Amino acid sequence: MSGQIIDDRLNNIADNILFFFPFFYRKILKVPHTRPRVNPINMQYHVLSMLMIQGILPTSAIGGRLGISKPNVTSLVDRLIELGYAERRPDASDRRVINIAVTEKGRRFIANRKRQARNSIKRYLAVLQPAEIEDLAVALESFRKIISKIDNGKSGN
Amino acid sequence: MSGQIIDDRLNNIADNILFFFPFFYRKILKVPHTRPRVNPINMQYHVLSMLMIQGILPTSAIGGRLGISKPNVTSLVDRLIELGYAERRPDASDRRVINIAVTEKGRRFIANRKRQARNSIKRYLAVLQPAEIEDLAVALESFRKIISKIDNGKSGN
DNA sequence: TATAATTGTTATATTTATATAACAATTATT
DNA sequence: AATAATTGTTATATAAATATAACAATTATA
Repeated sequence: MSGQIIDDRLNNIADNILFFFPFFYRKILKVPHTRPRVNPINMQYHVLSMLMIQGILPTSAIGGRLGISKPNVTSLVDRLIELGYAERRPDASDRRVINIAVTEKGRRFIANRKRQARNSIKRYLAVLQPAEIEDLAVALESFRKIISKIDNGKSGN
Repeated sequence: MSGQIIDDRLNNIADNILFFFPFFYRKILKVPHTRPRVNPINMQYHVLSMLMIQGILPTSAIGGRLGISKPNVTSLVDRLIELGYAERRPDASDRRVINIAVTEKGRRFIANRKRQARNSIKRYLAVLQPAEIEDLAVALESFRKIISKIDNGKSGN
């Protein structure tokens, strides 16, 4: 493949990602916004799910990956701790560092939320034919494989 | 395909969507949060990009699709209008209804933001081999086709 | 060892996102 | 025509997201 063709393909991929991104943003992960709050919202949720994927992480690494300031991380983590979903664990080798870990309660919460989101997605897919479901499954599988590779290659930013 | 197999596939699809969703959340669409802010942030941006896709929409339809309250829509739209990206147009046939439309300036803004996001995506994909790029392009194309079908089938919620 | 850099928190401030309640204007229903 | 429902805004309040500045504790470097 020539460089030009590759670039066309990259543009095509980028456009497709951008196309379906808004589609999923709220439709699937939306959670009722009640008062008083009983669920972590948006950024709090992202911090939590990142911790689920990456395991325990120092405060600064969380900020680095999400591209937010340190005080912002502190406050997000504070709220997760209030909810009982995360905890601080001072690092043994570097005493400046505080690691953040998901608690068992946090794990249960995420598992539960995932179940809900899964059902929400399934409801949306209800209109599809079996052949389309098969195509979609294959497409997403290869998408995931490739994205995983990128994510392993260069995790921080 | 039996019902059980289809259900397995649906679960598989849902898991894959959930897997890569957080990956893109901030990495790609992130925009620096400056003060004073000159860009619409998050929800404001979602309202704007929804208007770009759907065209002109009544206030209540925006709230319905995003699942947010009417006063919330009013305030989001207010800010988009302040930025010059949207405008209110009273409906001719029903005088209770106010339609919201993207302005030319808003269209330019979205186009520009899209260009940036596209470049950001391309940077992330830089580690891929040509064959992987091809696979990804194909996968996303079929993904998009199927998702479009769903979105046409039942748009509101 | 003295100085510099890193890590995370506090204090403070601002904007964004969000809801409920109350309301006016308009349209639909009985 | 009277009543009910719909649409959108105002008023009000609160939580969430975010940053900068200042700081203390610790580790790295010169």
